[in-house]
Amino acid sequence: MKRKSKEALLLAKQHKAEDETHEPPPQFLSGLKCHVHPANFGLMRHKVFESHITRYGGELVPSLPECSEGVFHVVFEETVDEEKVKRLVDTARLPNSVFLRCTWLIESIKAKAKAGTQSHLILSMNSVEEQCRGTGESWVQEISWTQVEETEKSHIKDTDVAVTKSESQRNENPDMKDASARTTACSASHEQREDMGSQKSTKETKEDKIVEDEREPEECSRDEALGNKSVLHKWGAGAGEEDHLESLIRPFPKNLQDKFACARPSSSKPVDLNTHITSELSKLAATYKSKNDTWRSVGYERAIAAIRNYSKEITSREEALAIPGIGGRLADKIAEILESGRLRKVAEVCEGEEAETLRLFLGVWGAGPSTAQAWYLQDFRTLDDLRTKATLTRHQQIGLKHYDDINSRIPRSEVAEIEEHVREATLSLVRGAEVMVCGSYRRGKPTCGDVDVLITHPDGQSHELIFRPLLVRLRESGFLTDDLVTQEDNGNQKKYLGVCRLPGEGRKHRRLDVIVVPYQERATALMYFTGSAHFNRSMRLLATKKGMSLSEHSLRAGIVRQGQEKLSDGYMLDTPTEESIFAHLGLEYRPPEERDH
DNA sequence: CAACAGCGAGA
DNA sequence: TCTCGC
DNA sequence: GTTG
Ligand SMILES: O=c1ccn([C@H]2C[C@H](O)[C@@H](COP(=O)(O)OP(=O)(O)OP(=O)(O)O)O2)c(=O)[nH]1
Ligand SMILES: [Mg+2]
Repeated sequence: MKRKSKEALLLAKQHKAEDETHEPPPQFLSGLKCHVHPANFGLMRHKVFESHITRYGGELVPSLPECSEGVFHVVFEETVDEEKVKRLVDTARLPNSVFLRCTWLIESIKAKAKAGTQSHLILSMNSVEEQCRGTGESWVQEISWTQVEETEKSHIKDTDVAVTKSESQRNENPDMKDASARTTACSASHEQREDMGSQKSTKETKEDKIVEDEREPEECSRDEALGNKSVLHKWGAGAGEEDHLESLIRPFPKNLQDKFACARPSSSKPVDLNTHITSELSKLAATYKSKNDTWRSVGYERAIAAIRNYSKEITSREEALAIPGIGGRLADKIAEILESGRLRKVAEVCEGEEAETLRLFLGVWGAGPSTAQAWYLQDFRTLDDLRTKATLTRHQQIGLKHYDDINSRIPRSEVAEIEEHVREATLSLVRGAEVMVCGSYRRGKPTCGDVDVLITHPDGQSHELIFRPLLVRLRESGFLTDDLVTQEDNGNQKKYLGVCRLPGEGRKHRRLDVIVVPYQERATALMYFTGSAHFNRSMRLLATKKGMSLSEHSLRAGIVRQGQEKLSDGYMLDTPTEESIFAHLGLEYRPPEERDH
């Protein structure tokens, strides 16, 4: 009973807070049955609108009945047109309902009174025939007063809505107190879509400007909340010694350093001795991720990685608890697995239609947890539903088209073939280029999720000549079949994400990532592209803790941070090889196979 | 109670 | 800005 | 989820 919908809770709390400092919200929606259709709404925006329905006295209809004589106000995202509405709901079976753009709600909130529906109407079965035939039901009546506000468009900005949105967005943390959530939101600046109307509030939006009366007294004094922790001076720098690397890293306690995954080899051992545990926890991690519970999922994944690298078989709760990354709650779960062989929690949250559908939808490249949930809310259950009814981005269309291929693993041998294909094309363009496959392939995995190719050139310049011509060539030969991201510019580095297929019969489409990098950045780029993702995050975190910063471009020292933000960029360290990066960070070198965290 | 990596692109 | 991906 |  602990958690449920934290976002909803948050919204409720915010409203409650407002109500304490203001007169109760006008109940101008009372008596109205309202449904917010999830189509094209972001998850958060959808929740925000739903919360407004109840806040202003409306009866929220969480899911629309298929067939009803009832009068429902169905609110759609502003870009949804009549065609789309008809595709999404069987309008003929809801003869008395009104289908409106969400601008109706926005305007109503702004006016603190029910706005006319006319100017926000997308479709109404009745109105098509004769506007005034309704049996004196609410919506029909409104139409008459519609004109009143009709002309008044929305120049409004619903900062109220906007703020709530960003607030909930940042606050994906499980049990975060709303106080801190609001504090965080204070610093958020907004420039929401024009059509997000507003009225009052403005909450935190611009504390520099209109400090709205209705702000919570305590909440937005975010000054102290955003205290300053200068991470740096804790170590070496505190002594104000030279800015040298050595002085920066040496004072770092070794026992602390051991807590970082990147400091230890990943179990290059044949198998995982605690599979029974990790497999169960993995299910939970994936499910939490699909539910947008990011940090809980991250917590699970870290623990899983820790268990994988634990050399012995875990036999007791105590033993588990001693492993860094495993706390009381996970230790309990492990204990349950140890004695019963299973976890009730898994059955509870991982099984069932919702979790399975979300997993299905997450397999669509370009669809993440938010989109998957939004689709589920729209009653989509199959890939065919997505194909025929959903609004798909270009990426998602491609992801759907190649759903099976993209979600199947690639044998090493085929990766090698693809590497050779790309190398050949590259070398035919520029002699002397270096082409290598990184990612899971370089880490020695037996199968790979995609092919990550890194290209550079020792002359330090030719890399610039490679990118476009290579893509053109591979495309002309029919090797590249779909482009996802054709050019991601990251400083001097360029990245391509797409889909390819080797010539010949019976070949699958494969995801291909190519980065072309300047020679000076080859080592950091190689580190990055070799991963694993977990390993990278661990190493980057360690770098941060040492007052440095590691990215695919460079390793920098002398970084000064205040909280998140960097006050000083520091200076770049020389990183000719991967070994040098480990050395700068005070770590023992790990070959790629040992970075598989 | 804040942090949990550090990037760029598409809509 | 939000969402997604590497 | 766990950690400092
Ligand atoms: O969030 C991420 C994802 C990836 N990477 C790096 C590490 C990773 O090894 C490399 C390639 O990414 P990919 O998604 O292909 O991971 P992989 O390690 O190659 O695994 P897979 O077999 O699924 O492709 O990019 C990151 O730094 N952060
Ligand atoms: Mg890969």
